[in-house]
Amino acid sequence: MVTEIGAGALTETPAATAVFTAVLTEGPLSRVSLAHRLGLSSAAVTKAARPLIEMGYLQELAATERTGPGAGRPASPLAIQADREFFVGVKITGDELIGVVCDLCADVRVSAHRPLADLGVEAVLTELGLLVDELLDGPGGHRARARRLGLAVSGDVDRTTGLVRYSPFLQWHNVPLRERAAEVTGLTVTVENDVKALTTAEHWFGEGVGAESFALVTVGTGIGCGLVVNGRLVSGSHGVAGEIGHIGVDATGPTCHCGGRGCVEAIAGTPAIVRQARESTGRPELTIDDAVSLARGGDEKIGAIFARGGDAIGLGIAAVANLVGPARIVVSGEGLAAYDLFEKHIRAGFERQAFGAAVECPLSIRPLPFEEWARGAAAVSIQSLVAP
Amino acid sequence: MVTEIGAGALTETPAATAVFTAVLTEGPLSRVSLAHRLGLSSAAVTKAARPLIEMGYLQELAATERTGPGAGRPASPLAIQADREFFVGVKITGDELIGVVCDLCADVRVSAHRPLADLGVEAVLTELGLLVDELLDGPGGHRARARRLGLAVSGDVDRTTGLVRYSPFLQWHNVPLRERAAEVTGLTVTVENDVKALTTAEHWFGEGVGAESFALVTVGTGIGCGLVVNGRLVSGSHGVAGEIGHIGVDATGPTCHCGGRGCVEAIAGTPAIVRQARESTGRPELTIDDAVSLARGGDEKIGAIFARGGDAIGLGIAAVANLVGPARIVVSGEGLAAYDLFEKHIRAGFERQAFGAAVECPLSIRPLPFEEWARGAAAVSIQSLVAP
DNA sequence: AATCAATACTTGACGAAGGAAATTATTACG
DNA sequence: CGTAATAATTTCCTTCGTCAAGTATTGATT
Repeated sequence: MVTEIGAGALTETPAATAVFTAVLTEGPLSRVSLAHRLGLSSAAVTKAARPLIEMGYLQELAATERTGPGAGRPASPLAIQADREFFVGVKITGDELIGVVCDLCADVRVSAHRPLADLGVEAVLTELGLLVDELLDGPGGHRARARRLGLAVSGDVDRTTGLVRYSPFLQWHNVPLRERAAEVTGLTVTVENDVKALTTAEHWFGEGVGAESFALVTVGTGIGCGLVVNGRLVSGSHGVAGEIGHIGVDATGPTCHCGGRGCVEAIAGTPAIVRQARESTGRPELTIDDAVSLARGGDEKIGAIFARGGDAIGLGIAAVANLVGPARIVVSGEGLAAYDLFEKHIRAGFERQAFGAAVECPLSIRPLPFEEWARGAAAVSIQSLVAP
Repeated sequence: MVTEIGAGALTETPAATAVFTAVLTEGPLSRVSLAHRLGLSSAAVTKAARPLIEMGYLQELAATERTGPGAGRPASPLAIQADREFFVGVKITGDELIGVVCDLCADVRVSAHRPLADLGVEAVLTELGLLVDELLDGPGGHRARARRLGLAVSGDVDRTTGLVRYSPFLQWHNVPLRERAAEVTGLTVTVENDVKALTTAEHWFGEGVGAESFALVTVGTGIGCGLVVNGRLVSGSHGVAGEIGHIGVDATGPTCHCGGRGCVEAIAGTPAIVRQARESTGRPELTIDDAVSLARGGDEKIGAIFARGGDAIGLGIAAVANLVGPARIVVSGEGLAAYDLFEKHIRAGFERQAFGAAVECPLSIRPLPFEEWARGAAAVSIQSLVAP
């Protein structure tokens, strides 16, 4: 029997939460291996899993391959029923809304976006409502099994209250976004900072799975960093955390809008790259795309600007590795950013400055599909299902 | 009735552990306030506290002052019985052993030290045995109620196994120090990295009390940092963490023995200060004490060296604040180091580079009594009583 | 084929931790 | 001196998870 969606909390006991989370993040697992992993008895796992299976969130897989040496009853691993429930994720940028519908495994089913002409709260909420309708009523018919929406916003966001304290791109101050978005969409809303949302997605559904500590670095206009330490996202006592972009790596470098000097962002952020490229070429109208083209075309001066930027990013990443020693670090470029121009130099800077065994920290450098931000928001929404 | 020392684990249930830890770190607390703080019912606190009182670890204080508006039964707060058990802490340096006996509140009762002529494992263990005997059989007669010993060693230490993987000053490789020290002393031994031990002491018994995140920076020959994030000490997945000394803060700065450039330690570590002072004065025999004297006497060139060093430290601390956002940061100088020459510049560098609200992170800059390292070791030993 | 060994899972009794509510203790205040 | 207010304790009870026994399903052995 499949319970109706929206019937209260998903898990009742700590054991059930642990079981569901483990299956969600670590893929199909037999009950015994879950018991081992979670420090429970297998009886407890059986009991915790039953209601989740009855509710349709977990399914028993047929035994596919032998696990042990030979004999024994084959395991019937527990897996997530991905299409049991769908989650909407929307990233709010200064230009547009990017939205996706994800299943329980955080796989994207549908995506859409809408330009934002007016950045006022009301206008954005209206567009948000239209986008959510478009997503849920579109192909796939996800509306019936969707009840949660995750929103990702850059800036100072309080996830527990759903309040956007300050968002620089949107020029929002103290917007109770959770309540407002819930009114407009009728869904249960979670609001999170965009970089933290992306980090959560990577921690639960990406390369950070199973890691006690983990870092994600985003390169673009700003240079940000999400940190997971001791198994939990780092928030910062004064609302500041992961500001890798404002680590000072060059005492003789350019001054930054933040008041510091030689900040990574003031060297390697998109505006800084553009500024340097304009100075170098003498063309005041030059764009970041022009700079990328020139560098890819072999322009040495522009190439050097990207090289210096990549090196600065590498130094910032080394600072992260030296300080918190994450199990791995993922570096992602925003949208179509020129990560290929950065990669080599990021690695060089990192390897030069990483201390001792910190160089062993694996670095994944890869482009970031633009809808990945929205997927991050959906991932936070999925997380809110088990950890409200 | 007071149970004999050594009668197994101190706390049986999670609630008892929580209660004891809270009283230990947050001072005397009534049962109701403990219940509130720990999310327990007051009945649970009563039950958890009883065996601890019977064993003599907790005591009930007489009601001293009214808590509420007026009426009501006065609270009888629970407090630690400081002299219920004593803990030996020893810091092993390249020159000497520094030892203390602390009570349950981590207050130092006795201290002593022994020079180390031979840094071989056997020689050090022999001296350790003599030092522990001296400490426990000296004034106070602590032997009868001491059963635990904490050891602090610089370098790569595995606390869970008590193995010293590598210690540069001692030139030790893979020494099973916990077993060996237990044989020699007959005590239950805990081994921890020195900076982590100091951080633990500050987190449980000093300025870090109650903080979910907290950082301690030590300035001396090396520049180290202990981090507490999400309530737990940061260890680093690859064995590296808190290496604030090897954050690169000056791309044009001196190269460091680690291979990096412009490392904080290569600018502000004691050897770096001495090197620069010798170059500046042309006196190759100049010591750190000479440099401090000159700077205090108004030598502008030497003063500038300390200023630059302090500034570099401040930049490193700003990196910590920007990345993990600790609730507060304590900066301590080793031994008699010239923290007064650094302080102003540390603050200046920090305030310049700290991003946004990170400047609000309180910075305590203060000298570090040399026996504080040994107290850190004792604090880890106390911690092992409740979290084995 | 029949049996045994090995492994996965389920079931039901049980224990213990913590909660709810009533009770006792101790104060201030009228 | 009674009443309100707060603290602590006691008693009873719920419930989560374990234990130990039992069932299910396979491969290996005779």
